[in-house]
This record gives sequence, structure tokens and C-alpha cells, in this order.
Amino acid sequence: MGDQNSRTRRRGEELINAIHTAVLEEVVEVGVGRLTMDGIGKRAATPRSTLYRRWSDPVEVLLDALYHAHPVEEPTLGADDLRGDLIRALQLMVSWTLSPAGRAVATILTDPMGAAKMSEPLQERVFANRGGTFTSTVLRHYAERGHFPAERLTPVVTDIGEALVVKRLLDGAPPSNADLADFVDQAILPAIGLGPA
Amino acid sequence: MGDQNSRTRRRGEELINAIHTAVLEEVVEVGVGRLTMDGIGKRAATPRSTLYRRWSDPVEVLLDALYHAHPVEEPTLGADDLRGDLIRALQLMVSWTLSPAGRAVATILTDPMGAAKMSEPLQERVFANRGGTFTSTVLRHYAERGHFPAERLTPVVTDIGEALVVKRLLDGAPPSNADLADFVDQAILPAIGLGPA
DNA sequence: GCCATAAGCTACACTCGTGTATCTAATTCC
DNA sequence: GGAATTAGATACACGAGTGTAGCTTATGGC
Repeated sequence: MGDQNSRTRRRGEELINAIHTAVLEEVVEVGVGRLTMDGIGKRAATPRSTLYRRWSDPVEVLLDALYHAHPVEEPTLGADDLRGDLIRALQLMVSWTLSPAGRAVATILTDPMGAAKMSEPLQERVFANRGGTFTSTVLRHYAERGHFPAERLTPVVTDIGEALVVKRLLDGAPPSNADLADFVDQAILPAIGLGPA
Repeated sequence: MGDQNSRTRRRGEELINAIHTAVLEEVVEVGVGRLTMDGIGKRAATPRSTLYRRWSDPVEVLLDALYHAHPVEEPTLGADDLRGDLIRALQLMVSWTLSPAGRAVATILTDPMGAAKMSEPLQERVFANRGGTFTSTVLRHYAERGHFPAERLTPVVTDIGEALVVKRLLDGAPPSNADLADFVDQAILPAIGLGPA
């Protein structure tokens, strides 16, 4: 007995993954401003000295974790199903936002100091992959195929879906699939002239 | 010379106002998580002991400041000008959001710890005054007078304007009046069936 | 003008996070 | 199985923020 604590000493990838997981959890809980090597170390059950061997400060650890997180998926396009594709694009956005990396990014972007310190590296890594907003990919596709007048595709219109999702998330209640369908039916589709009226 | 530092010793209201101003500035700069008695005291040029005589911790100071801040204005209703009233309601929202108290509230709501600790007292104070969202007051008024079908007035529709404003604010670019007009013309009005199409 | 009130100032012990340094011991490569 | 590597465990001095306490001194009411 008593050999459980020493039987597994994590190394390399395994250890780093544990640390990455720990930072992402930690930042969501305390915010970027209160991110500390101590907190990360305790959560990952590793001494600070191990952290300092690789990173110089908590923000470096966080950036590294985000860099290694899974990238954002691209919305997939169905065949002639604008409404369905819009809903799926918003579902994609919601599920990413609720993932550890997504929650961490949200925490950073809304932090007074975090946004200033980290927005540049974040832009490159997290947002460069998808070329714009989630719904705009879908909307552009169907506008090009003449499903609705292309002049309706303004910056405001491509923001509507994401804006409604963000507002619900800020209110603390992640939108359900039914909510997303309402966003599409009651806000986005009317805005491109395909409303029920 | 040398009597400038002792000529004015602030007392009562004057001192408290200075402290309130200081907390609101401080919280916007560092966030709720990093709010300290020390920081507030330095910004207000008053020793910590004076703060502790009145409040027990930084969050108490902040809540007190918000409690004494000017409340949110109600949107005023013009005569038969739905579009103009909607734009004015959003202007009201933007200007409040950019005020010291508004910025402080935004910082609190998006802070991981702040939201949990303070949302209840905040709800009562800041949001109780206006019965809902900025645009919904306007929309309800015109729906009751038959300017558009009342069944279009869903929770989603009353959120559109606020959601777009919030998204722009999060992006770091407060919407101009022209932007607000676009929100109304391209998103809200179409959603209630009064679009250009 | 006197005096109670309350602000300004300073010091103290305490906690928490920081970097760094040093030592021990588990893993892995050869 | 031996050696190099690298995680784990302390320990340390340092700075920042915390509450508290005590003293000094403007200020305003009487």
C-alpha cells in the first residue's frame, strides 16, 4: 500500500494535456485577471516548478492550451435547405461556445485586461480558421444561388443569429435547438425577405 | 507654500461621491475579480482606513456606487414614429452602456466571479426600473395600436435590437447612429413584417 | 471659539502568489 | 541494467493586498 501516489508519474504529452485542461477550467472559473501559476498547478496536481520550466506566466499557459485546442468546425452545407443549414450553423456555434476552449475564449474576450492583452494572438489562432461568422457562410452560399436577393446580405443581417446567441449566453441561458429555430424563423429569414409574412 | 495638500479635506457626500466615481473607473479598468480596497483608495486619494469605516470589501463599495448611480432612462414615445422611436430607444441603450455605471455593469455581468456574486442585487437595482428591454417598450406600444400584428411580438423579436448592440459592444466598436438605423431597418422592422420587401 | 466628528496618515501581522533554486526519484532510451 | 531526462517536493525572499489599530488634524455645529 502507499505506492499509488508514485506509480504514475506523468511525462511529456500526458502531463501537458493535463495542464492544458487545467488552465481552461481555471480561466473559466476565475477569469484571466486572476489566473495564477499556483491555481493552474494545484488543479493539474503538478508543482509550479514544472510549469515554469515550460512557460513564463499564466497567460502563456493559456495561449498554449488554446493553440492546441480543437479548431472550430466549418458549417456544412446541405442540399437546398437554407433553414436547416442556418439552424445547424447556430448549433455549431453554441456547441463550440460551450466547449472548454470556447468558454475560455469567451472569458478572455469579456475580461477588461484579458481582451487587451490577448486579442491579437487570439484573432490569429481562433478566428482566422473560420472566415467570418457562422451563419454568413451559409447565407452567402444560398444568396449566390439566388434563393434570396444578394443585396439583403448586409453586415447587420449576417450578425443577427450570432448576436441573438451571444445575448442568450450572456443571460446565462444557452439557447436550445428550439430557440435556434426561432432565431432563424423570426429574425434571420424575415431579414432576407423569406419571412412568414 | 505646502498648504495645498491640507486646505481641502473632503467630508461626507463629497468624499463618498469621489469614492463612487473611483470604484466605477477602477472596475472597468481591472474587472471585478481584481477590485481591491487599495486600488479604490489610491484612485480616490483616500486611505484604506476611510473605506473600511464604511464598507467591508470592494464589492460592497461597487454595489453602493451602482445603487447611487443615475437610473436608466425610459424610452420616450413619439407620435406615430415607430422607426424613430426604435432608433431612439437603442440610442438610449448605447449611451447608458457607455456611461460609467453602464460600463461597470457590463464588466460585472461578463466576469466569471462577478456575475455569480452580484447578479441578484444588480437585477433588483439596475434592471428592475425598466420593465424589460429598451426596444420592447416601444414595440409593445405600437403593436397595441395595430401598427403591426401583435403575434409578431415574440421574445426573440424584442431581443434583436439589444442583441445587435451588445454584439457590437463586445466587438469593441460601439454602434454609431447610422448603425442603429441599420439595425432597425434591416433586422427589427423586417421581423415584425414592416420590412422594405 | 470650543469640541465632537470624521478624514488623513502610518504601522503591523497576516495571507497569497511569485520566481528561483535544490534535491529526490520515477521513466525511458539505449 | 545503467544513464540521461524530467517530474515531484520542498524551501526561500520578495511584493501586494488585507484588516485592524492608533494617532494627528481639518471641519462644521453649537
